[in-house]
Amino acid sequence: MIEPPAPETRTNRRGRRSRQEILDAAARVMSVRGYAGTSMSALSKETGLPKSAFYHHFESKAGLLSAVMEQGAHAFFAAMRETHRNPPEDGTPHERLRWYLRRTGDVMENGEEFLRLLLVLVMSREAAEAPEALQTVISVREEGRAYMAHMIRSSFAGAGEETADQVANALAAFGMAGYDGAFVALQSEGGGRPVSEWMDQLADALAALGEAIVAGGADAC
Amino acid sequence: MIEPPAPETRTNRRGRRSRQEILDAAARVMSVRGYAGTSMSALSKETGLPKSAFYHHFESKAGLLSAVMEQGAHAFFAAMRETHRNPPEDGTPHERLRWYLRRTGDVMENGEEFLRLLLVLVMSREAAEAPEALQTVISVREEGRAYMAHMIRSSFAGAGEETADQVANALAAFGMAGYDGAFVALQSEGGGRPVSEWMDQLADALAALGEAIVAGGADAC
Amino acid sequence: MIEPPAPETRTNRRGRRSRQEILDAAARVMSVRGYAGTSMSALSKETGLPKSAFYHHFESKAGLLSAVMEQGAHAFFAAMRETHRNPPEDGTPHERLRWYLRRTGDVMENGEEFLRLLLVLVMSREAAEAPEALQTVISVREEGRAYMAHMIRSSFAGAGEETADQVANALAAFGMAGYDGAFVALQSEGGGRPVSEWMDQLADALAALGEAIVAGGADAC
Amino acid sequence: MIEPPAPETRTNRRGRRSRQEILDAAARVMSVRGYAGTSMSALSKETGLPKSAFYHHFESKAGLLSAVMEQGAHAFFAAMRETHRNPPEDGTPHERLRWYLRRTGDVMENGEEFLRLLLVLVMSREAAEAPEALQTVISVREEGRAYMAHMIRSSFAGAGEETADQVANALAAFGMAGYDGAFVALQSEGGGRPVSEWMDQLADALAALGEAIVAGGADAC
DNA sequence: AATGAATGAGCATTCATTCAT
DNA sequence: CATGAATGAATGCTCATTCAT
Repeated sequence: MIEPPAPETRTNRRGRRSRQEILDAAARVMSVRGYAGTSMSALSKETGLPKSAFYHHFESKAGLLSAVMEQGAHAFFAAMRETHRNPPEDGTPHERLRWYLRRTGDVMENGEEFLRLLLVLVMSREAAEAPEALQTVISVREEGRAYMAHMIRSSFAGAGEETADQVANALAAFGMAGYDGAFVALQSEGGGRPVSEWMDQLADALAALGEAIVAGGADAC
Repeated sequence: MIEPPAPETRTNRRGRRSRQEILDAAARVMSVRGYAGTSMSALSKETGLPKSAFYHHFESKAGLLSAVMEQGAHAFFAAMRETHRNPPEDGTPHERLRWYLRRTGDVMENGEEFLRLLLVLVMSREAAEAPEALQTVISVREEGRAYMAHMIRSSFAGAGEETADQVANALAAFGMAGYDGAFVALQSEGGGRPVSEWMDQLADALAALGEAIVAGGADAC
Repeated sequence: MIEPPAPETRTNRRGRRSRQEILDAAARVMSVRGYAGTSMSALSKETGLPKSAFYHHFESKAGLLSAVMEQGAHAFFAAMRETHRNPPEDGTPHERLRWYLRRTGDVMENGEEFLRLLLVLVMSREAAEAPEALQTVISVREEGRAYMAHMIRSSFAGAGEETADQVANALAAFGMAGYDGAFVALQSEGGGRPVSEWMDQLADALAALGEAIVAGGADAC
Repeated sequence: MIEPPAPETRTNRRGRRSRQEILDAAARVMSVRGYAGTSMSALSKETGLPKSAFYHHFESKAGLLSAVMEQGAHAFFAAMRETHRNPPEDGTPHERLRWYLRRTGDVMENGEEFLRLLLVLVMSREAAEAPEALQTVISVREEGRAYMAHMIRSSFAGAGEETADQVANALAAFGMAGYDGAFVALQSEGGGRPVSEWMDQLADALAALGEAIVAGGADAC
């Protein structure tokens, strides 16, 4: 005789679901109120789960943050790779950069929650108690820079591998700063301007700076 | 023989001084731990003043934040105007932009505390209880953009007033994003790269984008 | 070998009991020191429970007061109805009033705590933050008056229903004032005089006033 | 040549005036919020005087309460004696009691503030720190009882001095309870019924009880 | 796996009071 | 006589966390 799980069963086997609900709520609330500004009680109210459930699934508040960041990072870069699956195989660097960055802007819009929390953690040390989360932050920044370098390198592939590398190294940090700055502006000034416009302008700038490097050799940093 | 007032006198009658000490400590600590992450007790320990003294000088924690932001904003823009007192009267837009932005970078280094707190407030809503502080944040962003426009306009003055205006309007937001993004990078990756390099690269990008606008008319946004 | 639960076990799982302990302590202390004069810390010391336990069981200090008043009112009127279960079915109004009021006096002695807190809340607005408690106060006064009317009406039942009603309406408020005034005197002058004497005298007065109404029709208010 | 006091002089010589302002504000606020519920800060805001001024004029919060009570008691009994200056020299005890109590009701209406604070102090021990004030409370109750006895004795003077004394002793406490109870009712139920009606009914009751004593000798307590 | 009760440290804020000017 | 600044204890309340069931 089969005992089908009641649709609103109070028993166990909701483990995985609860865990994910908690992670989602934590990402949502912490990205808005910051880590210190988010209390376990608030998350308990938000999810309807008792506070003790949080400690069943996570070691501590800091551990919860770490898990949130890890999952967010994973999703973010997965989305990035996914959206860039079929890059253009020719075209000017400018065109290619536009293609890359436009898509990158789409990912920004979807990963707003994660990026907001990431930047808050970057700026303030309010989560000093969560070293794992801080480690994730550092990795994400690093990987982000690497990804930006990859996009630039690909876009300048036509200029030769060595040159493309040189350009990518020179501009990756600046590209990422443009990305971060655009995100800050979007958070601050709201929808005054669509993301795509920010990304196009960034592509324009990177293209111009890159061409200068290609043309001049080592004259620009 | 003169009896100088003991430098560490425990008297009252030091109203203004206490107030400023509190403001300084609050700016320092809040910029590091965020608003929610900064407790009045922590500030009390930091300053040596009892908690009640804080409520003598400020209405509440939110009121203290507002005062911190106001004073920080005032100092920031004062430093900006001061450092740009004798702008170059000729030279290429590129040279002029470099001059402006280099100095702007110096102000960034001195105003790190203020800018960090500002960005944290921009990103998270953790200070929703301090509407005056949020208002200051908005004003600062606005004024910052206007200042960036002013620098670009001045740099392109040689191309005619109307063109300079057009360039400034088209690039001010991007310039500010570059500034913000560089600040984020500095907070995150630390001193891997001096501010001046960031600012030079930003000047290069703005110059290139600006020249394109001057050359092409309305082809770039 | 049986391990009986230690009678003073420090376990949790005693939700109801803790709640009741808190209510009792609050009733006791608040009735003596007033609402504003009673601190949560004092109640914490009194009960041995940590302050946070209070907020687990009640929303706030005001909510605690409301619960105290509600439970007190419930117990008070239950005791009243209980003590008057078998009223005399004949006798003069004077005799019957004495029977009723004597028993009412007993309830006063047992409900001293509740009545003291009730009167403090009636007199001062010190619990303005607890509107539910104030509502209870109003209900209790109303119900008290109705109960006094019921006692008078029953006592004068021999004079016909209409007359009894008339007498009850005319004297209920005065009867209640006598009850309140006697309680005040007992609080103030202490045991100079037993409650029964106060109640007898009140019965005498109500009987005399009532007879006058019965005799004269509408000549007394 | 007369030096008129400048209407808004900032200098001294406002001592007496400040003191009285403080006393008035304290009586007003404490009678509404209770002693514990009234903070020195609230009184400071209410009067516009700095908190330190309070300690210039009074020793402490408890001392202030004592002064408030003392002044209130003084005024209350002065008003009582004043309003009863020309008592009726003949008439039935009933008529005379009505005359006395009606006027007593007027004093109640004017002394509401004082009586409210008095009763709160009687009921709760929230001012245990102010023994002088508590002493005043006791004295006032005592003097009140004596005054009630005086009114009854005068009203029954026609029955002979000894009998009048007997009646006064037997009824003074009850009379005062009726007075207190009426005051409680007025605070609680508000203006549902004018004071004069309460006082008339009390006079009726006292007259009836008194006549019974006069008639029966020692049969009533 | 899930939960209601408990816990004590810590929170922002207000308290009565003091004191130098 | 008047006052603005200071002070530390206490206020009501929330925090992250634990634990028996």
